[in-house]
Amino acid sequence: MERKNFQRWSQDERRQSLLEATLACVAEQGLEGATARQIAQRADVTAGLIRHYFGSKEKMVQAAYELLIGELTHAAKCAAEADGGEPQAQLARFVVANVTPPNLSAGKVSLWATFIGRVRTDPGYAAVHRDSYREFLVALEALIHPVLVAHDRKATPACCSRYAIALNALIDGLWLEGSLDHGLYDVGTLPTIALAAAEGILGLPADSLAGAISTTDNRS
Amino acid sequence: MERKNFQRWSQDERRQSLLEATLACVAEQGLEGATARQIAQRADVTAGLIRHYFGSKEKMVQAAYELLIGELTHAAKCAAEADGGEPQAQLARFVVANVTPPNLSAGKVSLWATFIGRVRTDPGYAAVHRDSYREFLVALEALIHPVLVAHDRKATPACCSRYAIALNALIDGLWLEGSLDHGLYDVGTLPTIALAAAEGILGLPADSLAGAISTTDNRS
DNA sequence: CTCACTGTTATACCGTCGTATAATAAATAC
DNA sequence: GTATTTATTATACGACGGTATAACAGTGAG
Repeated sequence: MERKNFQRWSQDERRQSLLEATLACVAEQGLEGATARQIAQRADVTAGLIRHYFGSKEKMVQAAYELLIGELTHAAKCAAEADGGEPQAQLARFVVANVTPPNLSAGKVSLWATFIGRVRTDPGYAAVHRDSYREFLVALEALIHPVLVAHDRKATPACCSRYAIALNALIDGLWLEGSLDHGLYDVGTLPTIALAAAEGILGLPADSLAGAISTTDNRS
Repeated sequence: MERKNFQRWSQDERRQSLLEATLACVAEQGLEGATARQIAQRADVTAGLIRHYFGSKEKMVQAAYELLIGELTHAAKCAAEADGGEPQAQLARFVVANVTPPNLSAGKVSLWATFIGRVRTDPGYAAVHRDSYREFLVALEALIHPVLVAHDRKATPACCSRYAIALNALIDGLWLEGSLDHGLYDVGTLPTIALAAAEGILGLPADSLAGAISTTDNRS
């Protein structure tokens, strides 16, 4: 029998490749269908490498979850800080980034949901979720505060915290249903809906967020 | 060997019992950990009954998903229609019902997320999700419309639809993070946050929703 | 009380799971 | 070139998955 020809990759490349294959398999077939053999096949290696690089399949899956969450929050934060601009524009870009591709993605929401299902009973997943959620809230509060002061609005920490919780929920919900793309409405309208709702939640005048980034996306 | 003593139940009771056992197992261990043998043990029967009543394990799991979704939407709708009252009170009760027990539940959100993870690639789950989401949106629109007219606000169908999408996202997000109960804030404040945000999204005066149901929950 | 019906149990089967182990070959050092 | 290292493959093993089948027992009809 012919033994397969192979190439030695760097440890980082191999780990990354395996993690991406893991996410791809979990997204398509859930945690139950993502078997060690399938993941290995997708990464074009044999299943033994999983043990070699991660010790066990379970550890690899958890590492893949951390990778996914990191990518999601990183993309949103980058969009906000992209090019400074006024506070309203930064917050608006942050919101919009979460309801447009690449964050708006059926594959990513499938992954996210699958992992969320394990948060309740698996401490490892719970820790990753809590940390990422906190990071998201903190980022939102930091974006909200300057917007409030720019509008001469009360901006106590408690106040910003409540706004961040509500805004995060709005973003999560729109991202979720939009990504699933059930065809009940046009996902292209999500940025408009999201910004209008965000203005309402924060008690800002109409278009104070949408107007701050309308240069690129003029659609009135 | 002693054969187990058993009792013949009605078909409905047996099916219901198996479906509840399925949900319990999936909530605790995910789809991968919820094996036919474990589910059967939890329902205090042997695994063969799954085939007898549902044909296969997969069909039973899907039926359990439908049961869960039905319970969730039914509970929220009942809370709204509980005792008529003015439109603001009905909408407020609907919102609050989704961010308080029994809908606010770590087990239910775990289940919901686990199943959502399969919506993308499994047509059966996708259909159940789309139908339930549409039902939720329609219910919200029906609750929103009379509130808008009561406040002499524009209430076109398109307008109500956008409001419903945003409000649904807010509710989903708060329900989700609140149920996971990561300890980052007190879930007891969720109704207040939810109602204030809902007022903002709909452009209603402050306390127009919260005030409508403050008789039982006076906390100002 | 007896019998037939069928809900339910017990068991066996085959496939696949995760992973441990040994053989192999690609890369590196000299 | 040769030796050495170790990343990678190939294979085997025990456990467990879903489910098909046959035996059993609770239930109601006569």
